[in-house]
Amino acid sequence: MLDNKYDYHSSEKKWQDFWQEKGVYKFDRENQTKPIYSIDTPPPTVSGKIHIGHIFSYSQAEFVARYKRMRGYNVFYPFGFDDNGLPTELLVEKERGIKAYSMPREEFTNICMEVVNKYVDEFKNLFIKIGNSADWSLRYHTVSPDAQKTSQMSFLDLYKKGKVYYAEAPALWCTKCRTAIAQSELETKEIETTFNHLKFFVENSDEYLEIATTRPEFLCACDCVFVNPNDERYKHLVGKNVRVPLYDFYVPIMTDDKAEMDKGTGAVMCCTFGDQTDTQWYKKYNLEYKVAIDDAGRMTERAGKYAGMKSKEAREAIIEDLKTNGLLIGQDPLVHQVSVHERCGTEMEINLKKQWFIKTLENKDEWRRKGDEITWYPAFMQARYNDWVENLMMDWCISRQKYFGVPFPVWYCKDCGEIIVADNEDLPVNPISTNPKHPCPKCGGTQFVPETDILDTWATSSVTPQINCKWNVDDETYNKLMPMSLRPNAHDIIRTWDFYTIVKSFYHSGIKPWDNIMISGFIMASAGEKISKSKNNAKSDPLALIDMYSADVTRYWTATGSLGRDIIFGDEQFKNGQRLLNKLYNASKFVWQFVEGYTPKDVELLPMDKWLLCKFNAMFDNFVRYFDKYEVGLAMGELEAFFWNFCDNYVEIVKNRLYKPEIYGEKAKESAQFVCYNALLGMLKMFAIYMPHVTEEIYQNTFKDVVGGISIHKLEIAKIGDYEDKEILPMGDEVVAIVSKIRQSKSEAKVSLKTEIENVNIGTKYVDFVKACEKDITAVMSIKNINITNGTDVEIGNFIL
RNA sequence: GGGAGUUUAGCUCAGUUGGCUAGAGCAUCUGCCUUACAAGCAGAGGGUCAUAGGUUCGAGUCCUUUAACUCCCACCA
Repeated sequence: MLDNKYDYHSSEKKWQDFWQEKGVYKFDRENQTKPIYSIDTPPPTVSGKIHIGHIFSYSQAEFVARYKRMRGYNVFYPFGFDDNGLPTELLVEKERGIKAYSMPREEFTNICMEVVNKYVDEFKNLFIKIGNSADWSLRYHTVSPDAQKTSQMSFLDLYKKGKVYYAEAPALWCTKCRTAIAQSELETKEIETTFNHLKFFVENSDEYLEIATTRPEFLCACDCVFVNPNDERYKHLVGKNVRVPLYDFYVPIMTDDKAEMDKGTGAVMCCTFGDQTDTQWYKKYNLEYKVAIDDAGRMTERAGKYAGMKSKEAREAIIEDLKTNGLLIGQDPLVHQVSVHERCGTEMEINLKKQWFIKTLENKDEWRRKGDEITWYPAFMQARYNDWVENLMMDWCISRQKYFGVPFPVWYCKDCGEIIVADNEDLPVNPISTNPKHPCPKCGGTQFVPETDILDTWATSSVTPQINCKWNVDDETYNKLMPMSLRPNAHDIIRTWDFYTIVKSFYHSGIKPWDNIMISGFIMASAGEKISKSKNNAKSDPLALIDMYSADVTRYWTATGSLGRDIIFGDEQFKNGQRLLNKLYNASKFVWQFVEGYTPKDVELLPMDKWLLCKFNAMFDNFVRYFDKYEVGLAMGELEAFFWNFCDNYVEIVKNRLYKPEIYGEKAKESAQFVCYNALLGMLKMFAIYMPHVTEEIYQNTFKDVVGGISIHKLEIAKIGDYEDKEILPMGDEVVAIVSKIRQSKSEAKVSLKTEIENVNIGTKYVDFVKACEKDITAVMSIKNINITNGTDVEIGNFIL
């Protein structure tokens, strides 16, 4: 028996505990018969609060896990947390008001662990509260020893294969975070600045070259000036020297195709490094590296009187001095896009230090091929991946001058500088606290300098398939699980997580990491405005939503819309879910009173009963077809539409048969019972994917005693019998339409629906079918006399008031 | 500058390989306390499917044009 009212507050907690206790969602390692379906769940970055966007994206993947489980798969659904690296450091620094570089490394990492553990618990609790069905025994942390080991093993594998190198090469640098970053960590920001037109006087001449720049603070690092070789304006100057304003040293005028005639004045100063083009010229022409800005974003000694100033202060001071000295021709305001570090919004700089890089530029064709081998849902998202691969400019810089993360398993020989790497069996290793086991193989030296940098957090996140599948730890598991079935994530991390994982998987094993990839959209606060934790504009806290609407309704909301599309958050959509949840409970309660104690047996079905079952099976086909394309929302739409039709039309029509067998006959009741039993059970199982709590509550209090099993989530969704008659579908729909017309007439007459009607003439093209449903129609609409003929109109006689 | 997506009712969105009169929820309006649900039910109004052309017996759906919005990437002299 079901309680009269459903209390989600107590019910949800109860079943969450129950599922954990019974291990309902556990991956069955011993099972040899069920096919495996494995999901490479995104480990959320532990860098603050989980917002509604996470819930949205994670729930969509979670529906797939439940669906596959209920389709007979042995589902491997782990959950991880990305709790190392720069994002975590920034969180800790903010939360504790400390700076990593102001204290010993060990002290800082200890604080990080504390903070991380607190947040990880919060995260986990939230995912449990939303009814996530991950197998928590498969939980991993990117900062854990196991993950560190896999990450370091990955590094060593690439090192041995020559796919990672240590070199002094231009790398992107964040002066706020004081570390190198990768191209994928940039985002663009629109800023207002000025274009400054400067005079570069030609040596031994009164003539000057006009050069436009947005960054005059780089003057001290100027190496040369480029003009286009075809630029007639400057041909006579090529080969001559010009004097750098304010600094009065001379640089040559050179030609290069990359200097575009129609940009600025057509003459451009090359500084090391003002932008990416400068790095190309630096390599091509073997220019001198001149450092204008230091690691913290302040001007170096080279800048002379501006040394120590922040680069922007220096820019202003320099512009003033240029004005004073008559070297500034003019200024144009300019709005342009600049690259900033996505974590802190600081404008990116470029510098030259020794860094570790993974080769990503040399296998572009392979990256594209691997992308083709994976099926993308929705398909158009693959364009973003291809676009990213196409536009890669730099190898992947993986060294970070930070503290809390996976260390490089690397030392350098103090005497000869030789790179010494750890042995696989000694991993994980922290080179700061241990030494290599052997002397330097090159010079025999025994003094070592540890690599103090840590790995980019993505260098570890990109081996989640290897962590999950026990790469180099348990070959049997690895071979069984790889490639994984599904990678789900939102579209913002295609260029990082997806791309890097494909790179790693290819270098390690030559294979694609997954068969399918499912890309979800974003929740927008309003058009064009992301809900983001860092910007702190989340209007809706997931916990508050769960409290106000229940986890099931919140989950329902995440299933609306179609895959890959951004949606705008609005709580009015939650009302739909509330309505559905309510209806599901009430309908179950109602239907159950007629099937309690009933055991399904073969019956001769009445026409509307057969229609309903055929309708269910047709819906089931659509449901599966959508779900197999990961369209979880569209699948639910099919189910939901069927359910409302079941309640509003079918149940209304057969109600009388169920209530009054003495009038309509025992056989008519049994026919309806058979349908109610099977359709309700069938729907509950399918709804269990979306609303696991209320469906479990219903199941445990109704069908469980008949069907068995410890939980509804252990059952499989299925069709009902072999009711596949497509011909009957429009016939039953016709009956519904006829009933609807009669309802309409009552509504227009403003009388109660139970008002009796003297006489109704029905014209239909399905005379036989409708005649066979005569009793159902007269019963539900309280009709005294009915006349069914071939035709199209429905004539409604007098109401008996 | 390159690429992708979107444009359907007042609002938020469905609409599959082209196929009866283009759907749902919310909102509005009109009724109904009907032995599950008034947090409910039954109805009604509301759409030139962004635009202009084309293919077709037939186009919201396919092709081309234009426009607007969003996103990704590049440029950042």
